[in-house]
Amino acid sequence: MTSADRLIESTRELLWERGYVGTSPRAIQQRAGAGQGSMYHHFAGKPDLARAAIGRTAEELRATAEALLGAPGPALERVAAYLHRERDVLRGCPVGRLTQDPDVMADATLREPVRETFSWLAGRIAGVLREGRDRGELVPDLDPESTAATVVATLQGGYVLARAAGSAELFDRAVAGVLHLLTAYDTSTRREVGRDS
Amino acid sequence: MTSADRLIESTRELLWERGYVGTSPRAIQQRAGAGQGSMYHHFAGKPDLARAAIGRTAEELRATAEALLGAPGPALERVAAYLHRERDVLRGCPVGRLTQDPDVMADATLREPVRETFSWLAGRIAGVLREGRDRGELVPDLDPESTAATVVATLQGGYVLARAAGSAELFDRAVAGVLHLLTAYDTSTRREVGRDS
DNA sequence: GTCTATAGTGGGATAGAC
DNA sequence: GTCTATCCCACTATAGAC
Repeated sequence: MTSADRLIESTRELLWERGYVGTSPRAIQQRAGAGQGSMYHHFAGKPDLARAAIGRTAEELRATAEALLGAPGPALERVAAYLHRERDVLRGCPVGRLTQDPDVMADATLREPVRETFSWLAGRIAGVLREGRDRGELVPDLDPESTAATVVATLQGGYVLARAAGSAELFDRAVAGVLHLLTAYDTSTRREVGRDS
Repeated sequence: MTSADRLIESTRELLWERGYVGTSPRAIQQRAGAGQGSMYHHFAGKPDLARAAIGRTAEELRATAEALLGAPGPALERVAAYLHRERDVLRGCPVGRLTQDPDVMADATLREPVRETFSWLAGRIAGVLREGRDRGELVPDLDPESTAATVVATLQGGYVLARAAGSAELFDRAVAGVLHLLTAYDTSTRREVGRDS
């Protein structure tokens, strides 16, 4: 791995752990095993490095999501697979956490990949749900757009709850909750749901 | 308002806007119109001030939530009222944002009110849902605990999506989505839902 | 490409006068 | 209670040697 690469990787890690404001060039260099001269040779400064790091993280998230959401199979199973894939719950979402960083949000070039990631993700999940609805797997009453927003929000909010509690339990519970709610809209399982009220 | 009070209030604002790491004693003093001497007379330091500020913010959130969730009326309407109450979406949640602050999470006394707030909130909403279920407003199939976790996560995640997009639209959509999903579990509206699949 | 030296600014806090 | 002076260290970057 080249020196520039190591710098980007340590920036990604630190951005995830401590955020933009909490990450110093010094810390980045030390973790990368590179000196200041090296860093400022390859990058114009902290914002430039962050740009590279955030871009890479966003791409990665998107690729992982596409692999699961674009797989064959019933729509709800693909969404469930994406919800269950989530790992390292207590570390939170490396992209979502950036929304809490005022300096990231203030810089249009830093912010854009964050905006784009969630815009794409919500749209992609809405597409999967729409497909499921068109195939008759989901009832026509289900709204793909708002449901997709709820699914993504449940994930992002689940991270918040897990970090607050110091345990992944609430994350798992929130995910289980939204999937359970969805079963009422699944044509293959709804027969079993809430019939005895 | 006393000087100590103004210091706490400006700390609350800055913690909300910039987080713990991004907030300096200097900035707090300037916003409060107080000098360093004043600040260090009333508080032991930045963590001490943050403790006071976070405690106050947590109490406030809890009181507001209790006013809506503890009101009379159908369970789902009370939950909907709480979901719709949310304002200042783009500023995010003053408590939830603290979960992204490594220094807050590392200090047990700073972290505790954050943990406690979400623990209480999820439990309170679960209680409302359980009540609705026991009253026959909601179908027995609905699980109060996991549904409550989903509701709270939708809120917290909605903030993330809204901030990423720079617009409250996705927040509103996520909230609408979860409420729509819930209608299938409402004994007074489920008749109309998804019957024509 | 990478190193070391240097520099200005602000963070976070203490001390002691008033 | 509040003010000013002072302190040390980290942040972020530039300059120029190697």
